[in-house]
Amino acid sequence: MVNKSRITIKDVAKTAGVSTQTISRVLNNRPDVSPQARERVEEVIREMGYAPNIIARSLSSGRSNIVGVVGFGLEYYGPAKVLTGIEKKATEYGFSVLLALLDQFDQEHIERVLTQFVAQQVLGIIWAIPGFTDSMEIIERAVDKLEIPVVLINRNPIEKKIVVAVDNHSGGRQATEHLFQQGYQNVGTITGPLTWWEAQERLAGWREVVKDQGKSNIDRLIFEGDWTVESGDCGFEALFSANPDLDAIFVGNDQMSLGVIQAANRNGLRIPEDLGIVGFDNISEAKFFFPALTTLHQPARRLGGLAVTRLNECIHKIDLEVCYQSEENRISPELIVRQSSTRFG
Amino acid sequence: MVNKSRITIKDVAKTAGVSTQTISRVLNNRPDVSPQARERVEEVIREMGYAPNIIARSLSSGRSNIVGVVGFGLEYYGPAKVLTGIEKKATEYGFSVLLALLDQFDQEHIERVLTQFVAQQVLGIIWAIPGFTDSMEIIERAVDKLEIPVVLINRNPIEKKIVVAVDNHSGGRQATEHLFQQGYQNVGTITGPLTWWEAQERLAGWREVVKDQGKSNIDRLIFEGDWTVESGDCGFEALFSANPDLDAIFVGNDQMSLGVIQAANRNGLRIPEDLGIVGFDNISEAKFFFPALTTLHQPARRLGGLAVTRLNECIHKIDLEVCYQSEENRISPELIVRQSSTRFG
DNA sequence: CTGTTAGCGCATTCAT
DNA sequence: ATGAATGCGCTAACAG
Repeated sequence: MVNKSRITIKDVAKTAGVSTQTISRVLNNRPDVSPQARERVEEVIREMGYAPNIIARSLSSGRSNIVGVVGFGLEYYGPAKVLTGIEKKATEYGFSVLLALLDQFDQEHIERVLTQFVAQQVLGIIWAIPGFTDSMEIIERAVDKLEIPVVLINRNPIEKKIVVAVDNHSGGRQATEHLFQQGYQNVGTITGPLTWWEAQERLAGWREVVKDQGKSNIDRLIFEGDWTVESGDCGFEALFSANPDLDAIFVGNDQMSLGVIQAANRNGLRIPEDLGIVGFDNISEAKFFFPALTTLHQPARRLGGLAVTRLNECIHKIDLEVCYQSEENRISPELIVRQSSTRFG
Repeated sequence: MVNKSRITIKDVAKTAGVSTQTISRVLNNRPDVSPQARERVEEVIREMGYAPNIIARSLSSGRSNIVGVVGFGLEYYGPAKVLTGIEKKATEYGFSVLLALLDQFDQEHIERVLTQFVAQQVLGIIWAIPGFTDSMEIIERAVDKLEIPVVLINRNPIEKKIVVAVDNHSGGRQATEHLFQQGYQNVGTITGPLTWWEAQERLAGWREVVKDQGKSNIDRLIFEGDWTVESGDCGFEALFSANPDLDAIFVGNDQMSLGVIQAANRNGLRIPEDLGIVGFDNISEAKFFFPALTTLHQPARRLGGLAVTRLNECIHKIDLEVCYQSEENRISPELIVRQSSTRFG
């Protein structure tokens, strides 16, 4: 009872000379208040500096205005932008954002954060954590138990749940097709950790196109990195020594691409003449790499916003069909062509 | 009254055959419950999958477990890490994090977000927004009105408020001293936008050291950038053409340093032989720049954690003296020496 | 249009 | 060690 003697609806009612109900009506913009009363109340509210206690409102009305967001890896460009998109759109819809970050995906940690959110009476949850093969099932089970709407971001679809994601498969295809179109013949790939769904999808896109080109024995053209600049560097060395005729690489992200550029330089290869490179992410530096990096732009912010929109629809039970099945839930990344891949530009 | 018929404390009490009080006591780990009763209740709770309604708890007890965090620019490395640090430490203390992002700093937006937080009954607020000269006063006034604890991050001190910040001035000094020690003679600087407090402080540190070296007419050695790679590139061109004898640059962040490296290469300058460079931030790529970048490591995560620690102390009125005046509130960045500045390494 | 009554789920008195 | 009564600040349902 650490009551800061904050002003309550009662105080306002008393000084305004009306009942608390009228105040409540004004606060909630109900139509059934006389203009005079409304005006008077609004004035008193302003004068007293009154702000309604949202906690009490939630308890009373049985619904909060809070959505829970479970995030991961904000140090990375993508996740941070997704979160930004979520927050912006949430504010637009009048939601507050309760944030929890997770970096371990065992059952205990997952359930703790979900339980906490449920206890906080969130309206819905956005699971903004990239899909990992080794935690998929645990998460599916945990999420399945929830009785509130959930939207998941950047993972493979789950039955009866809404998943919004970048179409990484399409991204892989676009990158690889572009390289072949530019006349490169031997297109390798450096992937992210293959425990990541995103990395797998990008690889699958690459694989499809390479096979379409009639190539065989292509596994030697694959190197699994770990998203870091360093692993891009290593990856190039490994691929290049195993495939002396290598002339292009689709790299799983922009940071690794930077490593590839360095390693290529060190090995006396010119980019894009001797080696074509396409990255993924379009981080803000990519434009200024030397040479400027061709890459796939991920509409991360839009993705975050879409997650909130879907959650909102779910909460208000609007267009549920569309909500679950919309093609829009899979957003295609956009190829940004720059110098690193344009041999005949 | 969208009652999802969630299990309440009453249900648990009924099936456990005790009063709601006993349940409440068990939940709050009160000592005055018999071991048998406790065990029984805990079992029932587990069986029923009961989770206490935090909203109701907050209303009843008059205190929430929520802290409000106002953030900015998560796409950037520093702010994202600060937020990560905040979340981690908050979870440690048992706080939930309510997140709001702001990108405009006029009175209306500022007051809206603060009012919202107050209405949500947050225990305290962390203002994790870099200081801008043009919004300092508005913010001070807005924050001053609050009756709950506030901790501000990375701005100049305010009377009667807690500010935790990286010692950017020291960072500027360290970088510049290091360059002179390495034998460079004409050390310029490329700053961030000077509306940023951080940029100003770094510049001031540089200025002090340069003056100590007996240099005069030093304004021509300053270029104001905007944190982007591109502006680092421009900055180098501008400084180099105005100062042909320039042989080192303290650059306000790592991204601009990348631009400088590119521009220097283009102009046929070798790094570090002809040009020494020190950046700021120690982004994860810095180690892999070519050459590897000497830079100041910002303990952003620790900074976020410290903000929460201070807030917690404030909330519980622990060590208030220390809280406000501690030297620790100003965290010194650490110089990471790499190749870009070691001429005689 | 407005006021009255009741209750959201829990913690905090007090009793016992 | 336990239970009964009371109220947190607000909204919902009803009455007028």
